[in-house]
Amino acid sequence: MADQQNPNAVKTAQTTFSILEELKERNGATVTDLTDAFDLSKSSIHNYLTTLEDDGYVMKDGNTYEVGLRLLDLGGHARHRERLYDIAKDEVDELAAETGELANLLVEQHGKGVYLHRAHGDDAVKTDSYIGQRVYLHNTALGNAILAHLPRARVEAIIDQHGMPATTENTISDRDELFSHLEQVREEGVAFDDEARLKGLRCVAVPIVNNNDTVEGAISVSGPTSRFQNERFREELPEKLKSVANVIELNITYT
Amino acid sequence: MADQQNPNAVKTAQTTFSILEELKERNGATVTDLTDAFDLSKSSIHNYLTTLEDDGYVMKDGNTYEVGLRLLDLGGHARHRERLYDIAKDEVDELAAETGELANLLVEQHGKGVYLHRAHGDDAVKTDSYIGQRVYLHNTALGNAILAHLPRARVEAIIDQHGMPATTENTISDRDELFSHLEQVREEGVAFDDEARLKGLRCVAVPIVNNNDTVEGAISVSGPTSRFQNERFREELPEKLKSVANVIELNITYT
DNA sequence: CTTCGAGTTCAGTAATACTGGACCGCCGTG
DNA sequence: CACGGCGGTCCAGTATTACTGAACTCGAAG
Repeated sequence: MADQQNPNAVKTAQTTFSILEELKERNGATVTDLTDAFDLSKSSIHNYLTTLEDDGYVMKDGNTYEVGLRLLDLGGHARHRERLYDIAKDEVDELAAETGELANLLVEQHGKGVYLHRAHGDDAVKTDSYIGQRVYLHNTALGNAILAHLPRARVEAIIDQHGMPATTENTISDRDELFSHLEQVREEGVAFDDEARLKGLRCVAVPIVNNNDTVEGAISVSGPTSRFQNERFREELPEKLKSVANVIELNITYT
Repeated sequence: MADQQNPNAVKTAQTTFSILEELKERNGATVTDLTDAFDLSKSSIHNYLTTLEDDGYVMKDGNTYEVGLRLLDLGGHARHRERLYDIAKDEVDELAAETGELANLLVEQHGKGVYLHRAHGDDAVKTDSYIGQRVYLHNTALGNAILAHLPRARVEAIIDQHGMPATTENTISDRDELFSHLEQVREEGVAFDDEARLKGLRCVAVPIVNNNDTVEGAISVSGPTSRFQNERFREELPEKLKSVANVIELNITYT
């Protein structure tokens, strides 16, 4: 996926976070667990862990290390700027639980989408994307739901800035085609994504619009094409999403 | 404060987090802001920031960098293990707002205290402690409130493991003295801290006890000795804390 | 058009992160 | 009770890489 490595990247910082992410994924791990996962010596992993532990970024429990509470503070700070998170989090969680799929909350920043929250239902697909990840807006249902409710000039500016690279053969990569698609999304109030970003993955998204008629973000449900078919894909899930969005929109207004 | 540096510490990991903490503190900063704050060259800071930005751990907004949303995910994970956080957070925030002081939430882990949450009121003192920080239990009101409600054998074990080093001349450093002090705390239901950990800082704490009579943590209010005097110190704040603790305890039981 | 300030890029050098081996403590087994 | 194995921790040398400083770019202001 064209992951050009910045030659000046501080690799130690990257591995530091790789370790933390791995700890998160495994829900805690021992030194040797991590030596297997990373191509590093036992002692090196150990140095990382003790360093992080001394500063509270990881917690040691017997021989297993876990993500530390100090990250709560940094994360909470980032979150503090995003009021929508507080309002929509529980609803997105519930959406994931009820559908069993992967539910997402995306906001727009500087012309790109940022995942604010993500909840895994029982059958949810695993993806390699992460909270805080920035994605293009033109090639996802979430992004389209947002773009459809931005002024045309703004959308033009975003495309000028970021372009519209194709990631699969279903990606819309023509500007006019995108605009007519967005019009359709605006009319229907729902955006569909048929493997436009990822092969085998379909997605349904609806915008979150406040009472000033400006879009605050979008929520979606995504899952394997096999389970996203016919009425479920075209009617059931869109209806569900619209009702959840409605609840969130009410909470935005009255809090 | 006896900050022995581990000679094998991964310094790059430490500076990485120093930068993030600084970004948090300043609520965003530019490259040059940070060059002044740290003894590093502009290019080096820049390398850190771009590396972190590429991975979503910081966000760039024009020329200022901010703590990124990806940390939300890691922090949220750490928090997930601590149910008390969700339950008590809002109450502690309110406590800080109402008193204007610094309000804290501490839990016990492996014989040490860990700050789960901290809220600054308008007049709150600045301290150098952080969320996730581990502290001794014997020399703070918060710690004493917890210890007072643990079985004596457990307290003995904790002291055996961690000792009871003195940090100011008011620290209790005798075992018998501690136990008689804890008895008093248990009877009164409140722990006071008169500059036992930090010069000039007084603190009032009460335990959070669930319906199994086991202690889940403690909350406190702390501030300068000048403002913590007489009735306010001895009656007003203790009463306030007890009522807040009561609310939290009810929420623990009925959620 | 010029100047200034700030961010970014790059190649060389100094610092430091990684390795492998030794040590230690623990648990289960002979 | 001794032994063996496993995992975590410590340490010194080496190779990687993070840091520097100068040059470049860009935008805003004069």
